[in-house]
Amino acid sequence: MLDNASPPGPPTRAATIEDVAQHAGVSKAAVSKVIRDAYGVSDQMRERVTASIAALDYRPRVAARAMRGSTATIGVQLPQVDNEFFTRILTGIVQELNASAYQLIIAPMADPVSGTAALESLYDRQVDGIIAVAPAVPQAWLEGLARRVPLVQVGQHDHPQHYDVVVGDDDAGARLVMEHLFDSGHTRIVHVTNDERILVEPRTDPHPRRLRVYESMMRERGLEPDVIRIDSSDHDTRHTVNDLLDRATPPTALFAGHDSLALSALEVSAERGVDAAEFAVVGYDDVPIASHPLIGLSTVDQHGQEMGATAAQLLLERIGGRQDAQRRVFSPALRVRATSGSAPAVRRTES
Amino acid sequence: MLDNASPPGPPTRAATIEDVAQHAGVSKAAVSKVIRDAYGVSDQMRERVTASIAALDYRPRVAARAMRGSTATIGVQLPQVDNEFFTRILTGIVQELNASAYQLIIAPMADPVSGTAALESLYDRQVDGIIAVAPAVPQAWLEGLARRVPLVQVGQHDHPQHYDVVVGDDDAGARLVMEHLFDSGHTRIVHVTNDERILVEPRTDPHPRRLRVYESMMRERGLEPDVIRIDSSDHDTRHTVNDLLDRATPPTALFAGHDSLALSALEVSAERGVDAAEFAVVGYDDVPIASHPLIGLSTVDQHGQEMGATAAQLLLERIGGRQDAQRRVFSPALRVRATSGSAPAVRRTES
DNA sequence: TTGAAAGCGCTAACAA
DNA sequence: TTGTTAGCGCTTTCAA
Repeated sequence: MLDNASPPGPPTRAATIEDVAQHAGVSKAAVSKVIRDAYGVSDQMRERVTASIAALDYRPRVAARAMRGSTATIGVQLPQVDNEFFTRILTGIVQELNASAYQLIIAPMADPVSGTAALESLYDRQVDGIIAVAPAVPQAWLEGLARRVPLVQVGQHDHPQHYDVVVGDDDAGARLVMEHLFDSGHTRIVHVTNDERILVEPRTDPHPRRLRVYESMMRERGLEPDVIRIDSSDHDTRHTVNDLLDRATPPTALFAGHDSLALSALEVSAERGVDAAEFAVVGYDDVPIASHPLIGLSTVDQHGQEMGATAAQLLLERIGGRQDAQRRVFSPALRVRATSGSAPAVRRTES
Repeated sequence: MLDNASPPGPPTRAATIEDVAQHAGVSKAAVSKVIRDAYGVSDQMRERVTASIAALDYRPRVAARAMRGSTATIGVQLPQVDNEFFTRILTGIVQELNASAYQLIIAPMADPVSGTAALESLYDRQVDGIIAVAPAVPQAWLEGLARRVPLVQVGQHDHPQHYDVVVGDDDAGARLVMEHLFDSGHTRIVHVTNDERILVEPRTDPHPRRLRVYESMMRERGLEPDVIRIDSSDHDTRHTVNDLLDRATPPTALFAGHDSLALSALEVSAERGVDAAEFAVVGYDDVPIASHPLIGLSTVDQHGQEMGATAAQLLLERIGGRQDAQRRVFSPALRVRATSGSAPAVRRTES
């Protein structure tokens, strides 16, 4: 379809179902049946219509179809397009939906502070279902949306009534990190995390959970928590980590709320020539580059791609009619690499 | 909007403009005027209608609007969501369109071999304009599409009549790389690039261009080109690079068609403990991680984000009525880092 | 198996 | 300033 370049000259009006019907000498209803593969069309009819569709380069308008029923599309709301963890989730969704009859559209959050616009935009387009990835909206608002359209939320610790949730077990993940650092003998451990102001729902966001675990595990051992909040600018992170290492008794380990923060910290320690035994760094998310031998970042694998695929499956079930709210909690896995613990770094030799 | 969770109980039919009109005791036309901010509404009318809209939680359907005119949305077709260069372009588009009245939707390519589905899907949704990022479709097909909807293409060396092009100067970029390697004294230089089978339009694709420059510059100096094609799997790349380094007289430099290939090559050389003086690696794209001190990948900055922003500007102009085809060619810049030439690597100290 | 006709929710002429 | 009305392109009864 759309194969034939339309005739040269002024752009002609795109063909409608009416045009096809006339060209084929049949009714609009007949054409509609053919394009929908509906029951009750003779082979002869199908052939005629198919030929006319090709001849006129006809494509049904989604909008007109939407007026009468489904759009056969699923919408994904994404907080940032340049965040590797989110794109992993998206990859899982894309693959899972590839075989389905649904077309995927993605609405990026324009305003990172409030995600309502992107979700509303999908709703306004009458998508058949929505996957909301780490949506920056209150849970009550999501419930309202979920009452109107099948919805699956990924990445927040909600306990909803009208939508499904796919989320990582952040308590377990943070515990893995802290146990690993304690086992390696660290006591002066700082935690670097997102500034709380950028959180819409601190109660359900993963990062405050990781923080909470960090704090309680430190206190359990009689250690004073040392928390640093970052307002998301890379410069800020580097500055902060430099300050940390400048202290009279600097921390020996850094637990970063996500890999992007961890990578920034590694920039600083690399530039200063501080090694992993002196200053361990552990991240969260296991972005692809973390396993590169030149980086070797210890981190927590959240299985983002599987989370995305699961979200897509749940949404299809929901579109199929399921009503009860399901929760899928993914167990994270610690990946110990060069930036912490025992595994020796693969080093670049002198050049 | 969508603020009030709808009443508990069975999901009620979403409000239409008719419902709002009845609730406010006015005509549908009046409501339409209010929501479009059209001329000729009294303050009193506006207030009544606005109140009813809020009370009923009304949102106009894009589909119904599309039947009469514009959808106020711009569509972006994206080949892969997990490619950092493409997401840079996307970031530029998102930022540029943020202030505009247009909502953005992204259609990811499901099938990397043919990109028609994603573009057709956007067309079928009657978007007001399309940005096609590295579309895997023949140029003639794009021309046909461009006759029907304002279109800007990013990343292919087309010379179109009905759409605009934003592209990097790949000849110049490849030349920068080769001159840099020659200047550093290399002669045994291999070029690793995508398998040609995955290219729809080899004539306009950036990678064959870079390859062509590589070949001709090698020959100009009496050197035999040494080209290796990869079918995009990471395993394949690692295997290939290992073979290269196993040769009796291995190459001293590798020019990778894009950074992802370069990073894979660096994995292998790092694991084998081969340093940059022995085996230089230069990539293309300047993905964010390339500048990390632990990676220090020499590469070519294509200014992806600016390309995206420019594409968005051109599209807005085109939607505004411009007809002539514009081309914007971006001059790339070489970033020399640790993996090639003189800059010493920042190394991780022994741990 | 095929066709006629109603109607989805909205906008834009036009009338009042 | 406000309301009436005629479609936009499709799907879906319901008749033929």
